[in-house]
Amino acid sequence: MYSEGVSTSERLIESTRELLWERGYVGTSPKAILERAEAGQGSMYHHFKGKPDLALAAIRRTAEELCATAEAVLGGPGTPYQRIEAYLRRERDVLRGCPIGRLTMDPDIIASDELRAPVDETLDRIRERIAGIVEEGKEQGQFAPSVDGEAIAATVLATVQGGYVLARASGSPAAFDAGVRGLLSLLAPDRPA
Amino acid sequence: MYSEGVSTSERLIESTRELLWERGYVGTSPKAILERAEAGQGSMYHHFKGKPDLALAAIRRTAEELCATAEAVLGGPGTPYQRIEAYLRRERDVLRGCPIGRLTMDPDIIASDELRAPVDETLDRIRERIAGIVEEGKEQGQFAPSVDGEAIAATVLATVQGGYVLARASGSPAAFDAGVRGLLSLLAPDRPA
DNA sequence: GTCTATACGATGATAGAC
DNA sequence: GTCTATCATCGTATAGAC
Repeated sequence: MYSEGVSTSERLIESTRELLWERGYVGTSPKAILERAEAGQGSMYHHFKGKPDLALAAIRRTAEELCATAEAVLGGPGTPYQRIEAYLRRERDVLRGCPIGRLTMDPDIIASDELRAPVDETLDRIRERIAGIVEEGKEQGQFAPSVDGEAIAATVLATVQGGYVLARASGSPAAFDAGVRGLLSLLAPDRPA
Repeated sequence: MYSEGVSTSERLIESTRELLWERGYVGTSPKAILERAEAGQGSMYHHFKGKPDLALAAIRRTAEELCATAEAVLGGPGTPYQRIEAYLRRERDVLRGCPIGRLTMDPDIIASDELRAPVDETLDRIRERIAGIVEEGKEQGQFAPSVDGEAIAATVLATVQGGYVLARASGSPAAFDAGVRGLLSLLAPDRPA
């Protein structure tokens, strides 16, 4: 499964990232992690203090990756509307859900300030980034002066996170796409009032 | 904890409903259910075939309750916009999340067509209800003829479901409220283009 | 209908050999 | 660094007494 040269702690983190995405924190056991990482128990407790410590390392990496993915489209070319559209329409594995957002439904994550922190920071940073872009669009006259960047940013992020919920409920990405389409139609600068 | 006169199977279903909301399916054990219901193991396996069977009964009841709560505001008085606003602004225990929507992040729920079905049906029914209201608003000239009722309905539902995610991540209902505010500002019939 | 006893694998972690 | 015991507890279910 794993090629040579990848360190054991690296394999442990990657396996944990996958399992947290698939099954969440409560649904992921050290045993499952070890099997996927092809490692023994000793390795895990040598490199990490336990399940929460390993999960924290995994979540932090996933959080950074998600921020980078978001920045790639939000910091890309185009008008403010186009950059937000690019964020909403970017390729996603919709039925897998958001690897960060899904953790908010995990009771043990929410109960731990340390585990919740990277989740909160990630969503907050993307929200602030979008809010700034909306404000930019207002200055350029693309959005009405009355719109509230912070509020619109929350709506954009919520539509994505909620889109995952609808898609997973129905077993099809269609509902995610519909939600995005609806939001874009409301945001469109040129739409008939 | 429980007053006299409430049947054991009733207590089992109610306890399961609470725990599914708090901890999800994977995070809820029969033992925890029994303790909360003040019942022994025998009772549970007498009334239900096992954990999935009891969970199904609990989910079905929660699904019905949620549909009724939604219908109470969506079928209420007012213009289409006002009814959608009432749905978005209705009182919610935001930090607890949606008792139905949260189940979509549970791997064992998604893996079982039987357990997923009531979740899917609930969200789909509410979505269709909102879509019809949007179409109604178009006929009355409150919404532009170009808007797509199905898409807007998905956006409305996604904003709510995603709002729970943002709120739980930050530990505050503020982000939920911001998302709702942003969406309503985009939907407002009289807003400046 | 409800209880207790029993079962067996899974969970999360420690100890100590190599 | 990694491995294999070993451990106490939990998770899910069955059996049978009352």
